[in-house]
This record gives sequence, C-alpha cells and structure tokens, in this order.
Amino acid sequence: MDLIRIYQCFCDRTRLRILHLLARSPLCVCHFQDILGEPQVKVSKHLSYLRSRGMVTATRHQNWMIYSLPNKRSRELEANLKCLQDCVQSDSMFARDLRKLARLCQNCCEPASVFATNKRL
Amino acid sequence: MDLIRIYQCFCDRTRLRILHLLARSPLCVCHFQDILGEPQVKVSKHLSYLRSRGMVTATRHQNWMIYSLPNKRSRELEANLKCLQDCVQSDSMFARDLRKLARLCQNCCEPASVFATNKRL
DNA sequence: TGACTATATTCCTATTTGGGAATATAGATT
DNA sequence: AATCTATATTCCCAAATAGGAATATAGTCA
Repeated sequence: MDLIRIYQCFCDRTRLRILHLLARSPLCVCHFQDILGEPQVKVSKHLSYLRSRGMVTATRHQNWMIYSLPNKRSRELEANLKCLQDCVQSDSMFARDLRKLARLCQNCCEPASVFATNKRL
Repeated sequence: MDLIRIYQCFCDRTRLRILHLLARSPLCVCHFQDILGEPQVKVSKHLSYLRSRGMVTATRHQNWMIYSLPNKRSRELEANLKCLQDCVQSDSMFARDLRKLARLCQNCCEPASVFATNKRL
C-alpha cells in the first residue's frame, strides 16, 4: 500500500468518514447510509473505490456486504489511521458519526454479532 | 486549514516531495526543478496549487520566489507533516531528494543566506 | 417461482486534475 | 532601453473524479 494511494483515499470527505468509522468496527453499506446520511449509490461507489485500492476488504454475509479495514496494514496506513484519529478529535461531524455508530450498536446487538441475523439492522 | 484540504495537497507525488523538502528548508522554484528533476511549469503549478490552498507561503526575493511552510500551522497540518516524515523514512526517492537538498546547500551557502545573492544558486 | 432486500453497476454529466507548449511578467543587469 | 533570469500564466488536451438516475445482481423468504 503506497503512500500516495493512502492520501488519495483520504482526500474525500465521505471516504474519510467511512474510514474513520471502519477504524472502530466492520460495517455494512446500510450502516454507512444511516450514519452518513448519504444515498446508497454514493456510499457504494466510495466503498468500491476504497476496495479497488486495497484500503478496505469486503465479505458477503447473507444479503450484506461487510466492509473492514484490512487485517494486515502497512506501517504507512497504520500511521495515517492513527494520525486521522488524532486530527479528528475536535471535529463535530466525525464525533457525530461515532455517536450514531454507538446508537446503532445499541439498537441491534454487540459488534461481534451484528451480522448474525438477517433482520434489518 | 481543514483536514480534507491537507489530504488533497498530499495526494500527488510531486506535491508530496515538495512538502517533504519544505519541511527542511524554505526553497525557491529552481531548487525544486533541480532536486525533483521536473520542468519549471510543473513545479510552478504545483506550488501555486499548494499556495492557493494555504499550504505554503511565498515571498519574492529579487528574482526568486521563496516558498515556505506557513509559520502558523494547524494541529492537523503539524500532525500530518510529522506522519509524513515517519512514513517516508524508508523511501528511496524521498531520501534521494534530501541528499540532493544537502548537496545544494553545500554548493551555495548556509540555508539562512541562500538567498542573499543574486547569482544562480 | 415471485417478491423483497441489500448492494453493485451502468450511463450520463459536470468538474477537477495533471501536464506540456507557448507566452507573459517582474526584477536585475548591461 | 535592451536583455537576461526566474517564475507565473494561458491555452490546450486527456484523464480522473464525483454524483445522480436507472438498472442489474445476488441472496432471502413466502
């Protein structure tokens, strides 16, 4: 994963919010739709952009595609994800995203079992 | 200086090399031409891109435009410049840029007085 | 099978980006 | 004034990006 590619992935607000959320938990497309308040096509396209550049991985689970950060991460990616956490501390939008994520998890179940049922999450 | 804008500035290789060099020393356009081996128009345009986004400042000194990182830097910019230094440690191109910069400084004079003369640097 | 759900893709458009050739500009030097 | 030097800008063009509307696909469920 080369450095430029990381910055290219980071340089759009929607993608940055997605990555910031994925640093907390694997999520499916509809989670992003809910949390970001963006239309499906937009979310889906940014995820596919990130995926094509190796920035996220995806696995299907029944009807849902579960997106995660890759297990093996380069030093550069680690460093930049950490830096992002730092930078985002005082930003209200990113904070709101995290609050919404927390609420979602409350509403359904534990992160680990989020995808264990085929009901609308 | 907002976060997205930082990543937009960082997401081109030439700009990244420029910023990496500027983290060491203020430089003029012909320095960049020499070190990066890129044509004047390319260097100049990327500098003007960076400048228009507040990522660098420029002052004229006789015939030369001296580019620097801004004196006052946001937490985000500081963090990302630091992260960049980290990430770039093992990259041969960035290392080579620094060696060329060192050689340039040897050839002319101290950083502080680099621009004190109107001879070709 | 047929309907439903979650997601991806295609087609379209507008905007931005990156780069080169040529030209313009501003200050220095003669 | 004429020239030179360093730099910026303009005019191109090709490619990438971002986004929406509409449609396709894959899995699920009745």
